[in-house]
Amino acid sequence: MDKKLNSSPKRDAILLALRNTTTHPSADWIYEKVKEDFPEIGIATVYRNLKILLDNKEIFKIDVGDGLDHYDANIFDPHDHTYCKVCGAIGDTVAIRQDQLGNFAKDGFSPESYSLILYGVCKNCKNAEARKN
Amino acid sequence: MDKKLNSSPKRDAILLALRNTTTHPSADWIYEKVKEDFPEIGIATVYRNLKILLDNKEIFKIDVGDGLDHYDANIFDPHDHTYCKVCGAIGDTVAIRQDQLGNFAKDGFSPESYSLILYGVCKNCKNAEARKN
DNA sequence: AATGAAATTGATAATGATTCTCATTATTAA
DNA sequence: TTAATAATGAGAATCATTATCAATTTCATT
Repeated sequence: MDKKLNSSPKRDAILLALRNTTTHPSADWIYEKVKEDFPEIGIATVYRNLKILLDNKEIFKIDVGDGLDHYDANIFDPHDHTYCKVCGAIGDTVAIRQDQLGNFAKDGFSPESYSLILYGVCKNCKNAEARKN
Repeated sequence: MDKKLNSSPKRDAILLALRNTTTHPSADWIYEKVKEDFPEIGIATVYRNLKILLDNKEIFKIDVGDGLDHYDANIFDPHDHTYCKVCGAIGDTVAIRQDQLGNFAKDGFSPESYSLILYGVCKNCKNAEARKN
C-alpha cells in the first residue's frame, strides 16, 4: 500500500543532482548541491526523498563501508563499483555480467541482486604516488 | 610503527568466539558471547580488539548494509557472502574465484581486494514462505 | 475558485552503532 | 622489583541517519 506521490520540486532537484554527477555522492553532498537552487531545503528532506527514490527504484544505494550511504542514479546500465582507499572516490566499472547472477544460486539461496565493490587505488592516486617517488 | 601487542585473554576470547561461529556476527553478539566467560568485559574492549584483529588481518569485516559491522574469522578460504533480506542471516558462498581478481583491473584502477554480497532469500526463509502458502 | 484530505517540508530531537577519553590495572622486558 | 607500555571498563562523545510534529503545499473534487 504505497502512498500516492505528489509532485515535489525538491525531490525532482535531488534526483536531477544525482543524475548530473558521476561521483556517487553522499546525502550531505546532495544537500549542499540542491541548496544552490533551494537555499531553504533541510537535510531531512534530502534523506526523506532519497528513501522515497530508493523505494521507487529510481536510484541505488552503494555501501562501501566508509560510514556514509552513497547514491547512484544510473539504474539503466548494470555495473559495479570501485572504491579508492586513498581518496575515497567511488568509480564505475563492469566486473560481472548481469546474466551471471543466476549462476550464483547455491545451497538453496536465491539471489535477486548483488553488490560488488573493488577496493584498491584509483588512477589519480596512483599517479600522485608515482610523482612523489 | 605498530605498537607491540601484549597477550590479552579477552582478545583471545573474542577471536575464538568468532572462529567458533559461522554466523558472521556483530560486535554486540560477540560481546554477549564473550561475557559468558568474562562477565566483566566492556563493549569498548570488544570494539577495540576487533579493530586490532582487523589491522592485523586476523579477521575480515563484512558490510551488508544493515547498519551493523559484521565480522568473519575465516581468512583462509577466499569466499563471498549471501545476505537474506528476510531474516538478515549472512551466509558463505563462492561466487568469484580469487584468481579472477586481476581481471578486474580496468581504466587504471588497481584492485587489491573486493567485496561481493548476494542479496536474496535464504533456504530457511524460502521454505517458511512455501509452508505459509 | 474553494475545500478538505493527504503529501511534503523544515526544524529539531532522538536514535544507535561506533569511537574516544581517562583513570586504573595488567603485561612485559630489563 | 621496576619502569614502560599495553589493555581495560565505564561512560561520554561522535555523527550519520531517522523520527516527530506543526506548518505548508499539492491535488482531486466540488
